[in-house]
Amino acid sequence: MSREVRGNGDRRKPTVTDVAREAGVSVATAGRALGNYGKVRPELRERVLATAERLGYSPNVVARSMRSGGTRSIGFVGVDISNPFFAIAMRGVCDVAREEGYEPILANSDDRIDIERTAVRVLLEKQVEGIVVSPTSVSDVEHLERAQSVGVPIVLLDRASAGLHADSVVIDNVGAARVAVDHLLDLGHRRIGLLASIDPAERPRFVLDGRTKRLTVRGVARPSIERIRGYLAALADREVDAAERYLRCPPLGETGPAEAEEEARQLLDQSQRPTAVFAADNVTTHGLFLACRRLGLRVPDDVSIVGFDDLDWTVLVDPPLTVVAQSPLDMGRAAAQRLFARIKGDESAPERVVLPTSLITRGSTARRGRASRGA
Amino acid sequence: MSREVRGNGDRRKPTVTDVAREAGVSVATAGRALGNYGKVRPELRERVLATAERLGYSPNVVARSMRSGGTRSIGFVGVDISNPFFAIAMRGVCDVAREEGYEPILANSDDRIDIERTAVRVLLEKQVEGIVVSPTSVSDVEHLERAQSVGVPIVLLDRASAGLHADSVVIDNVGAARVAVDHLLDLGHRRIGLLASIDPAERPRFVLDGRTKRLTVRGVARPSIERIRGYLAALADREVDAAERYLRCPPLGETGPAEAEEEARQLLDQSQRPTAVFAADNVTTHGLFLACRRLGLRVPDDVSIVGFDDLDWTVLVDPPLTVVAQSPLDMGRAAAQRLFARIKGDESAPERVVLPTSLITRGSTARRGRASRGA
DNA sequence: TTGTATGCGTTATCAA
DNA sequence: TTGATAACGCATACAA
Repeated sequence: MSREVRGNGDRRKPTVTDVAREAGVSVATAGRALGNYGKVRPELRERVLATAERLGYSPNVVARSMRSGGTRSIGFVGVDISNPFFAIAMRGVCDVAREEGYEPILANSDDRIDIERTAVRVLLEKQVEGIVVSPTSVSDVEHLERAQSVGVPIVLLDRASAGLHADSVVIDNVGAARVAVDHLLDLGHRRIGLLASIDPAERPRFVLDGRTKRLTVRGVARPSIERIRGYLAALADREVDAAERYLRCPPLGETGPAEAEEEARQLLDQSQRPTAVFAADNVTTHGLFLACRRLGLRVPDDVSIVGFDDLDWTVLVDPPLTVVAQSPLDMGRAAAQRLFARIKGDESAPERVVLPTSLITRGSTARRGRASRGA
Repeated sequence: MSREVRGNGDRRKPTVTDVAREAGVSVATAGRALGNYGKVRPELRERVLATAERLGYSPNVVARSMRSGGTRSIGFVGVDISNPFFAIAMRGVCDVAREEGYEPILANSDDRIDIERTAVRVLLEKQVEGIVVSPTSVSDVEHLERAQSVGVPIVLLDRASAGLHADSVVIDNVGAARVAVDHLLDLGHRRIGLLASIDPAERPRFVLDGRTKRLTVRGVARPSIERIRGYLAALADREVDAAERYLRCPPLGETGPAEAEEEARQLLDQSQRPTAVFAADNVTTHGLFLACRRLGLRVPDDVSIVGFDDLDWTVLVDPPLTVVAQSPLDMGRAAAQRLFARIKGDESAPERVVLPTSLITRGSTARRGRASRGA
């Protein structure tokens, strides 16, 4: 079949071949002029560029990447882009990617390992050059290893994994929780409640240490569990006994503000009510605040509260919230930076980037008012 | 150079050819077994699949899409993914895309036309099959037309454009603002302020209509301008004169909560203070709330306020905010649905999908207390 | 049912 | 400097 001249009304995108034919040069020359590589006589380049412009030529980077490997795409697998933490982290990833001339492909895992696996598979099939992922599981990481084994670097965001030999960008969750609880202890509080959303699949077990007679937490190194660990450690350091009835861990995933509020209500609605509560993530912080209001508890007079994540609204409420702040933007940026270092060939040992957190003291915490039971 | 057998330690991804050689069949057969097309003897298919599994084969959809057209990628160009509106809309787009077996590539425009143009160009080069975009400009749409002309459908989100022959998913901005202002008028307010972030490039001009002696607004159909129009229309309908000193339009882009707060302060800090204010977007809502507190104004006793967008925090503050609510999730979903209809070949006339908004009445609006000047 | 050969749009290699 | 041609990985037309 003879090659027809492509009509103008054609929806097909013009290719280098089209431009070459139209400009009266070879595909090679057209390619060189358009791709800006090799040598080409200025006047020819002009002619080629002009015809390209006229035809509305736009390079097909899919074809290009087939030849030369790189797709200049990376993957981002977050739990839920509508959650401010991930939205802001994604922004950080986007910014760095753009500086590097890359674009991110987005996938939400909803914290489900099966969805995450599929997402990673699809991203690999799409030939992304690297993936930033907030892994659903810190133990089930085969799919991530598979990516690495085909040369696609992985950077973990927010959640590290001991099992995976990969870079990670995290905060010091134990330390952050410690600082929050220390703050409450410094203010004289002894009955300190804790709220933390926990993945049911990795629900921690609280065990009484035989030797020290102190409550400890068993479980993998998920942020929320680390924060519980920090909470317990802070109490232990001051020889304050932790009580299981002051710990409430609603299941992550099914926990929205409403569920968190109910958990907070149960925590606050007991005889020896805690005089202070630490909410270890932004969903429980939201729920805790609602519960206090619903129960008619005055903050900080009746109960002091420390939240997690310095979202917009923490300064809008009354009183403004004392919170542990992290920077999702910096975390996203750092993760992307590690990723591009790997993409560029960095073969050094996996790095664990620990970003700082800060306790922002505002009106929701105060010295314990009346002297009640010390522990 | 002779073709070496690919070692196991090799980082290169195995291809159909590798699997075929290893399984002792032709590439065509391997391809058929792996791609699940054509006819292939069951036992052979088994063998191929097993070898593929062993080698860790994963199809290269880039190569596949080169042959057979579709990349199964779409583009999403939002203003800023860290803004809750776009984050949630993106979530909607993602969900629909996933149902269709597509993944979205994300780009932020920061409301800058040059960045948007570049983003669209890159997306086209990456051969996306369609683009959802919140256009920075409703007039400068050449780059979007170019996409359409090469067969890549465009769906506009949040902002429609009269100039572009494309589907759009919007809300009735005029109507939404009208309802908000009517609510305030119903409560007896007559001096009603307005706050709206406006793109400086498309700054509206307020003109006194010669015939009706009423203030009107000239400018393109951007959401914020439409909302101003709705505000003015509501006042006009009740024969309440609008005054320019009650309208404040901080420049979008440079306007964070801090700048919005300053604008709100200026609005509220004048002799004949408005007894109510309508903030036409979530940034000015935030700033307005801060300003009231900073000025020591009691809401709703001293000033009633209506915000825009029902973000989480609107029920956490005291008093909870009366707001105009839209659903970014539904808007994202609807936009993606239109896009996939087009991708599947729908050639009907461009559709303008108008999603409902609702006025959620809460504690921040109340009947005007003292009788003061009526207009 | 299986295999061979070719094309998708680029880029790279080599010879002219 | 330019041009003909091969190759990237996959899917298909056609031959066996």
